[in-house]
Amino acid sequence: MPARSKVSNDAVAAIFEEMADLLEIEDANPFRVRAYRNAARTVHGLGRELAELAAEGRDLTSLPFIGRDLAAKIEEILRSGSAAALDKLHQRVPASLEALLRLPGLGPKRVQTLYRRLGIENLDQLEKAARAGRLQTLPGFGPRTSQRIVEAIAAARAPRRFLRVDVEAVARDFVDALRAVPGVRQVVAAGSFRRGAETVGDLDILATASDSGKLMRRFVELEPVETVVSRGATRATVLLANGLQVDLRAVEPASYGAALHYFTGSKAHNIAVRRLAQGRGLKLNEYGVFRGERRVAGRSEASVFRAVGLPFIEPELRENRGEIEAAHAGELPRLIERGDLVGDLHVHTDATDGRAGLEEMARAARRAGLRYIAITDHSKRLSVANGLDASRLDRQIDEIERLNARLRGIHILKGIEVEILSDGSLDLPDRVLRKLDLVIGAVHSGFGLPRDKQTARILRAMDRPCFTMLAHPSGRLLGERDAYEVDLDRVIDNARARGCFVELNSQPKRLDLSDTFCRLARDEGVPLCINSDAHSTADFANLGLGVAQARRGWVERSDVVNTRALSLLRKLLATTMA
DNA sequence: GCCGTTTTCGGCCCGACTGTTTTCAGTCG
Repeated sequence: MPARSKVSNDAVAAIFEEMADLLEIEDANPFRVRAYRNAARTVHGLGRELAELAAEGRDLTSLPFIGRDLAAKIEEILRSGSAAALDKLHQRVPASLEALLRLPGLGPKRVQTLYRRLGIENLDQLEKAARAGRLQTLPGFGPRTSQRIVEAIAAARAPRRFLRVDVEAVARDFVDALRAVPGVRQVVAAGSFRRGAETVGDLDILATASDSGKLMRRFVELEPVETVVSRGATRATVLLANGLQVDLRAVEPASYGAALHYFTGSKAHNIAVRRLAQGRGLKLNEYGVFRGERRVAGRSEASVFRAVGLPFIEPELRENRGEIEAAHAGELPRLIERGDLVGDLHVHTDATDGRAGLEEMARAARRAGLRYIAITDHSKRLSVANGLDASRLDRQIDEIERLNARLRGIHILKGIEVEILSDGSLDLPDRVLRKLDLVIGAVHSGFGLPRDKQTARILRAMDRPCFTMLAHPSGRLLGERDAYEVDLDRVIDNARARGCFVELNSQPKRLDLSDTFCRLARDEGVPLCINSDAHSTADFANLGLGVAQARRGWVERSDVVNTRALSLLRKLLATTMA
C-alpha cells in the first residue's frame, strides 16, 4: 500500500480558495478566479480523499471543474503540502489581505485600494486608519463606509454561524408575522435554510405582496429586529440581537417561483441552471424565464425547471454536485422524508444521563410517530454520565422485558452505547453484549489521537462480532469542537465489509455524519441509521434535523435501516450480530 | 482556468442596493 499523504482535501480546497481571494485582489480575470473557487468546492465536497484517488492513479481531470492545470496543482499540493503558484502570489499580495476581503462591504477593488494607497495589510491597520479618518481620503470611501468598516471589524472578531435548530424558530416567527401583514400573499424562508443546511449564516425570506413598500416597512419594525442595515422597495436587510442577519425580498406573484428558485440557491446551482437556460435561448433571472421580452415561466419553481428541460430538483440537492446531470439522466434520488422513519435506535434514559424514565421515553417516541426504539444508555467507563455496568444493564434488560409485555403500539429493543476505549477495545465483554438486540459503539474520549491511531481504534472496535452501529462517527460539535482526526473513508468501507450500520446522529450540534459522508455511505451501500440520541422526551423532534441532513446526502428511504418495519429490522440485526 | 450533442477558442449569470457620486462603481447574493 502506498504511503498515505497527510494532505487532506480541506487543505487542498483552502489553498484554492486562498488563491482565488488573492487573484481577485490582484484584479485577475474573474473567470479564472471562479475556476479556483469551483475547484475548491469540488474538492471540499468530495467523499474520497484526493490522496487516495491519486495513489490509485485516478485521472483527476475527470472531476468536475478540475482541468489539466488544477490537476497538476493538486498533485503538487499532495506531494509538497503547498503550491508554488500560491507562493508566487504571496510575493505580490500579502496573505493577510484575505481577512479584509471577508469583511462585508469590502470587495477586491476596495481591498486593493486600501493596500496600494495606504499600505493597509490587516484588520488592526484598517481599524486604526478608519478611526483616524484616513479612509475618507480615498476615492469611493466616504464617512458612511468608514463607519461600516469599523462595525464590520468588530463583527468579524466574533464570527457566528447559527445552528439550524435555532434558525428554524426564528424563521417560523418571521414567516408567521409577515403573513399577518395585510396584502401579503406568500411568505417562505429560502436560502441555505431551505436547502437544509446544518448551520445558517443568514436567513433569506421571500414574499409576494400587493404593496411591497408597506411590507418592507413592517418588516424592519418587527420586534426581534435590532438594526436595519438597508431598506428598499423590494428588499431589506436587518440584524437581530444575536447577530443573525435576516433578508426579505418581495416579488410579484408571476415571479414567485423564479424568485424562490433564485433565492434558494445555491449560487453554484443557479449558475448551472442559468447556463442551461442560455443554451435554450432563454434568459433566467429572479423574475422569471424569458424568451426575448416575453416571460415563459416563473410563477412556480416547477415551471422554471420545466422551461430549462429539467424535472423538479429538491432544494437539498441544489449544490451543483451532480444533481443537474442526475436530473437529465432521470436518476434523481427520491429523498427520504421524516414520515419514513418508524424507529429510533439511539435513546437514553435517566438510568444514565437522560432526563426521563424508560416508559416515559417509550410513550414520547410513540407520540412522535415511532413504532420501536432501542434503549442505548452509556456504559460504565463514561462515569460522568453514570454509565451502566453489567449488573445494572441486566436490571434494565429485565425492566424492558416487563414493559414490552404491557406497552402497546411501541416496542423497546435492548441496546447500549458502549465506549470504544483508546485501544479500540469495548467497555463491556462479549458475553454481556450478546444479551442485547444491538450494540452501538461510540468515541467519547481520546479525541486527540493522531489520524492513523484514531482510525485503527475505530476499525478494531467495529471488528468485534457484536458491534452493530457506529455512533456520531466524526465526534464534531458544531461551533464548539472540530471532528477528531479520522479516515471516515476507511471507516465507511469497513462498515460495508463488516455489515455495520453508520449513524446519522440528529442532535442539533452533532448532525454527524455530514452530508458529504452520508452520500459516500449511500453510494457504498452502507446502511445508515438516523437516530435522535434523545436524552429527553422532547428530543425526538430532532429527527427532522437528521432527515434534512440525510436529504442533503442524497439519501433515500431504502438506504436507512430505521425505515424498516420491526420484523425486517430484526432480520437485519440477526445478520449483523451473527 | 474550465469547458464543449454548434465550439479546442471564446465564451463564462445578473439585478438590487449603497454610498459617493453627479451618472455609476463596488459589493452582495
